[in-house]
Amino acid sequence: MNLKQLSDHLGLSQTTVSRALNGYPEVSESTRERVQLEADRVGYRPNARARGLATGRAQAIGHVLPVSAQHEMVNPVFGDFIAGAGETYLKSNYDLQLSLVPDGEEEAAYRRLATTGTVDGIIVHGPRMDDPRIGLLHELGLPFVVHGRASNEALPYSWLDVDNYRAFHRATQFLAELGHRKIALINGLEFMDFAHRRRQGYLSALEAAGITPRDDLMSSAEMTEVNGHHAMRDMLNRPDPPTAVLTSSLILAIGARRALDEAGLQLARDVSIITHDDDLSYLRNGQDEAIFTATRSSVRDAGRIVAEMVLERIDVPDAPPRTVMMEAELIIGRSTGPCPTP
Amino acid sequence: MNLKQLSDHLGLSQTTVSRALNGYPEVSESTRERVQLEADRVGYRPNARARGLATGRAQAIGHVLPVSAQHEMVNPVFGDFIAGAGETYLKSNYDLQLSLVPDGEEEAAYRRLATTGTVDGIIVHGPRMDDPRIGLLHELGLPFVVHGRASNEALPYSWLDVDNYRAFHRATQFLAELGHRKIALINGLEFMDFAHRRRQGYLSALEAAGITPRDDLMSSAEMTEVNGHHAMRDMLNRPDPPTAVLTSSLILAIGARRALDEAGLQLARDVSIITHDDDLSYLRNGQDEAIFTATRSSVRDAGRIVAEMVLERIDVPDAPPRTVMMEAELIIGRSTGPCPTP
DNA sequence: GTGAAAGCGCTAACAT
DNA sequence: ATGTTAGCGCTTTCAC
Repeated sequence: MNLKQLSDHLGLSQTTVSRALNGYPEVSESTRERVQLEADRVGYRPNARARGLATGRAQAIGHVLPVSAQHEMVNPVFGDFIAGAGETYLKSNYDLQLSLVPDGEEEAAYRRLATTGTVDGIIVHGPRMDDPRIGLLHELGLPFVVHGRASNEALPYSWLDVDNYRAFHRATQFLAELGHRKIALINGLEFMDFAHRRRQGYLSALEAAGITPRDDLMSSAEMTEVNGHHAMRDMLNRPDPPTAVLTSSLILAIGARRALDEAGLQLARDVSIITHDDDLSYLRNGQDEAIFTATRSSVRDAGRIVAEMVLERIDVPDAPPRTVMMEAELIIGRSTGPCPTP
Repeated sequence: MNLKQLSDHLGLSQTTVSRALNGYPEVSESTRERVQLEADRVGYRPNARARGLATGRAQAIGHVLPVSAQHEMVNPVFGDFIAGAGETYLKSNYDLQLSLVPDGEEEAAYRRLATTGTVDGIIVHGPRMDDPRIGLLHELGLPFVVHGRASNEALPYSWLDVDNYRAFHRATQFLAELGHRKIALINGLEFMDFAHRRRQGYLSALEAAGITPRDDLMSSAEMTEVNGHHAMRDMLNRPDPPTAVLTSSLILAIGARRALDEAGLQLARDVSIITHDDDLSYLRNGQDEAIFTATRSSVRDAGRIVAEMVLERIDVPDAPPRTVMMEAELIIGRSTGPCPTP
């Protein structure tokens, strides 16, 4: 059933029906009601492409993920984030288009998005420290918001980020205050902006605590279970192993834990690891020196906010960029077991 | 730059340019070349909405995820799956639309997808045992493929699934053969089809081994870290704790491990847990009784295949349904440590 | 081999 | 308050 059929059926013009359905004021209440009722009855839905062609809007937002290095997608965080964004889109009647862009084809992909007009705005995921995408998007004139930041980008742009620097600074500081001097960092790829910032936070806290950073206690690799395992195992096998560890993701932590298991070490008393869940009660039993970053619901909030931000930018294309910094939660359960002699 | 401008520029009609660009045979080689070259030079891209309106095709596939119970999205597996699907779409020039559908609004959402015409086909995620969506999609006449199955659905339909029954049967059997009699199952929500099948596999293996299933060794809940922790902790606190455990996802396993850590138990010698990674070398060191289900690359393959399946169904709408069963990998490293006396 | 013209289903400017 | 008409940018008959 299309608009023509519906309007013929009602004995009205397409225009009137369209106006009635889209809430234009010049339609009489009685006809609007009649139209709405009939539309509901027959289950009429305007064709999105036709409407888009007429209005020049796609009513869709593109989420663009770099995909060869899987650091982003695999991250459980992505699921929560996208769920939050989806909520916003649902409310605003936008569709969510997911673009998986292989490394190296980025520029082409963005240009394509801009010119084919399948989306009205874009969310940039997984920004690197040096990220050419932001300049490109500026040039293309497509409204966009970045989830994260690109440290070396001078142009102003809208972003939402977690304060990675501060989170890792505080986490490291906490471990240092517990007496640890050999604190390891198992990080993601450090050309990724978030990972870089985390490292900076870690380093600055070490420095503040008068601890000299050791290369053999820092690892940087794609965030997979295997890499977490390798990194942890290698560190434990070297002369002067760490007494505490920070990992940069749940997935790395899983691998790291396995290595600890194999070495006969127990998390509760020997290391600290970052986790990610909403209900923290199970961390508060005093057994863990657990460090916590982003709760699932906060990630979801982030998704929701970012989505709202693009929609705003679409409405007001030349509004000044907005930036949102989210604070990571840092929840700590003190160890009841003996703290390993640092 | 649109078609009209481009053709004016070339001194040709829109028709000819369109034909040249779309590979129609009646265009002379020389003009085709000239057109193509110029199109590339100015970066011409046809407007997707206009083309869609003219052809009646959206060139997009919808992936529909139920979203109130997060079992699907949060699963790291989803990332790999969607990456695989994305690969296929990229090759075939399709877009990927993600629909996050809140529980309860499913029917409306599917009807909307079918009538607004934003997608040409659909991938159904997270099927439940009784899933009304399949009947609905049949009725709507929209090509679709299910990732997973709906056990209680009588109608034929295309699906791709992992053999969950077999995987858990074999895993349980293996543990039983090691001498375990108290094998726990920490499962997802069992109205979800995959979880139900896993439980059936577990139960059948117990029966075959002459082990009476115990309710207190079976848990079923949303797949979150907290739930994994609770389930494991509760089991360990009860009179007759398990000597081996099967968990239904990485996330549950993380929580379960934490509970084990807290109880001073070590994975390597006390339990077995399902994991998920591509590089299994680190499991083969003889320390783990690890049970492994889906490698990341196999999940990616699954995504790729499912995407191909919808595209096929779009091309040949009344082809008989195709079904693909994937075998879960089962990789086991024998424990070198003492096997706990069951 | 190329072009003119109709039309995909809708919205919006312009009547009335 | 309702209708007429002209597009949106493309593909696709149909004519030449």
